[in-house]
Amino acid sequence: MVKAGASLPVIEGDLCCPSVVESPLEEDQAAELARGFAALADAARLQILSILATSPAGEVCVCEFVGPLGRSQPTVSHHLKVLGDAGLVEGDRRGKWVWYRLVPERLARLRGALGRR
Amino acid sequence: MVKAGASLPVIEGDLCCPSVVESPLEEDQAAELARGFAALADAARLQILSILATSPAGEVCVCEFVGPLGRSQPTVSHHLKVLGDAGLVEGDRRGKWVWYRLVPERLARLRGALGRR
DNA sequence: AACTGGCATCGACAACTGTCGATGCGTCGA
DNA sequence: TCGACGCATCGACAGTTGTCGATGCCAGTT
Repeated sequence: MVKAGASLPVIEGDLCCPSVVESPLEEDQAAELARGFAALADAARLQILSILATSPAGEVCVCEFVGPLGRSQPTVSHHLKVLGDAGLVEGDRRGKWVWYRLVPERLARLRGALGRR
Repeated sequence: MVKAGASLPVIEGDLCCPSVVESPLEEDQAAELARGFAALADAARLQILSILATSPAGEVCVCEFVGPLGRSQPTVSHHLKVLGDAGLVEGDRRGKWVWYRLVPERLARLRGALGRR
């Protein structure tokens, strides 16, 4: 069980948060988590997440990343896709621009896998 | 030692816990964190951490990993080295065996980078 | 001193990943 | 309708990573 307290680590959904530190991981759960952490294993992507997390509006246009990251637009687009496939961000088109925002539950899920509290 | 005091998040040392969600990450901090998450971006390594974390003794002999991981001994040794270089585990020789244990502060640090609470 | 067993290192190889220029696709403004 | 612009996709390439067999090193054992 999850050590659930008064409150709530019910992050959401399906299999509730396999954790590295609570019980031995099965191969599949490990692989699933590994895919999540792989999305975090790149400086450019961490900067993207950081920019998103600290953006007052909560969302950022793609063109806003290119400068700060010091990488080409295709490369930025690639990283956004990786983050999107990992479920860490999502974006939608609005006019000619595409705005991205965090999916905090997914981040919380990975954090939870490293132990509660 | 760690985990000591009344409470908390003073994980330790140098630059106190750059976080993805608190302020925009600099390139170097991002690279440093990325190296940490890269160590977690592999199913075999997550299983190693999991086995260590759930081991009653708190430490596990190398030969104990080979079976559960379903990988060759050199491969296991490689993963242990990666985890060791990342500061997530440490091991010492005791007779003909080498025992590994977690470095929980390091894990907490990475967790902290994904947000507090 | 020789043998055995546990672990690390080496060398090789296939698979994956980050990066960029070129190009394609949608959307807006003239 | 045409051109400009923002973003995604493609193709290519170099660098990194996971894996294993072979080998080397060290510590007990005989």
